[in-house]
Amino acid sequence: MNLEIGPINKSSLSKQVADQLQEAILEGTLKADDRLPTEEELAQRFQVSRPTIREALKRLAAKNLIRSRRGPTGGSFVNHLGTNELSDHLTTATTLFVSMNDVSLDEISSTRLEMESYCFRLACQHRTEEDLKRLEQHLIYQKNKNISPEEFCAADVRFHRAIADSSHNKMLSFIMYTLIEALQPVSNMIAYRFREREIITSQHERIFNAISNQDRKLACAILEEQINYLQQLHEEAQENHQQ
Amino acid sequence: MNLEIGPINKSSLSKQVADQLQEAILEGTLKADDRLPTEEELAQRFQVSRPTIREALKRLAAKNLIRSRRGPTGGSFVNHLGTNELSDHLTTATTLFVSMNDVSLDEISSTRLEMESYCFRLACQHRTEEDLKRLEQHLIYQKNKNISPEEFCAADVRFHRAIADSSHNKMLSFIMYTLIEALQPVSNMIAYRFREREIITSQHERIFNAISNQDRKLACAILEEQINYLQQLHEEAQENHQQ
DNA sequence: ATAAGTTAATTTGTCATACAAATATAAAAT
DNA sequence: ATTTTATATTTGTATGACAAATTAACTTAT
Repeated sequence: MNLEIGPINKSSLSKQVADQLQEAILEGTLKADDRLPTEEELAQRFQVSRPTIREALKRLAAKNLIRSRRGPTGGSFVNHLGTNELSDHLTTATTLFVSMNDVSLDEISSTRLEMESYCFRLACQHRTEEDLKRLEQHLIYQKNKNISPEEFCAADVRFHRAIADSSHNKMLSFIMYTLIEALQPVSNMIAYRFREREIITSQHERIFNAISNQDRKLACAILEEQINYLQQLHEEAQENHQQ
Repeated sequence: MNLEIGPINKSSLSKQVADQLQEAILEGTLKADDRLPTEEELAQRFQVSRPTIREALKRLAAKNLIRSRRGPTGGSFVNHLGTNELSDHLTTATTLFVSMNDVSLDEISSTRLEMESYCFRLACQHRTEEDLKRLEQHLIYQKNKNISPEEFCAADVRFHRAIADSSHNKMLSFIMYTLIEALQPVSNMIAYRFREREIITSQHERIFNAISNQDRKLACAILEEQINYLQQLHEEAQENHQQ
């Protein structure tokens, strides 16, 4: 005689608490840098034990929604989520999605080409002097031949991110950050050889000049060249690997 | 005399454990549907207490990386992360990003227009008979005038998602899922009036026909019409609100 | 009086233990 | 043979205690 009425709370208490707190953050009841009640207070309010509250808080911490500090002025605080704070979070999600769903390199690079072209067009229109200055600094750093492969990759990411930011469209920047990351595993393979480094860097230099001169067509053409180049290198690497 | 050598473990134990497990999942050591050791076993292996292990597991659960079940055959299992599983996760991140960084509706809708146009072009090229059948089913459901506003919104999301999937580019689908969600708060305002519902539905019908006939230009034109229409409604609503 | 050091208070982090709830398996009763 | 019952396993929750970090107030020495 299973006559349960109403939607029974099937999920665990820690999840329910986490969801309620998240809702408060999303609604704006809890704003950025606000301090949450102490764990003990939360436990009393929600009528659950402290470990349960802690599990809930860790759920939020995993999503980067809150941070915690010890001590008298410590506690849990609502995070301000900018592009940078969310990027590492999105990176793991994207990486997992790509690996678990057998997303092909072609799918990634064609999507990225389409979107980054849009970025380039906007950047050519709206780039400020500060944008150009930032891009140039990244470029100079990249030319340094003493940096490690890892540093070169990171610099590559930063350069493309800077262009995305130069579009002055925050939504677009946000999306591009994930797409740039998605293609990184491929770029990583390349950064070890110096000759390829030089090619990439020179392409970046030409892109910089094109954006500086607000030449949309040229900028997009070089981008396409670079993405095709990466794809080609990847195919060669795979063939070598199969032998 | 602060001579600590080496990178001290600054983060909490539960975070360290969570990171290690996540790394194992990302690397492929733990594959989808694999079962993790029991909490007690994990506690022994990592030499920490069970509550600490639990906090770590809840961190992973918050990211949708694992699921848990009770009982003899229960435990924690690695999730298979498809587009759907990740989308709700990304949705909260996107929603927060939009609200916390004052992303304008214009930034969102222009980005979405650009990306969804690309979707439409690909969908016109690659749509299969199954794709069309799915789209038609969503359309039929949407025409039903008895569904609640919430259901109408959800149906709207599903329709646009189905088009994204019809592009047969998984990376693009993944990105589009977040973008569609980001514009939902605006659409939600609209679904309450029946006249607007009819306009939206008729636009969807025309989009369906265009994709069915592989008419790229027409499909994209109607999309632009719809997004502009939403933006216009939003502006009107804001003006009314200010009065 | 000022500066340094010390103590106390607050809050998160961790641990140990116990029990409740769910669930599958095997045994027992109908 | 089918249903019921018992039982073992595993996550979920509660309680209590202590450790570690950090700030504020206080004390002491110069």
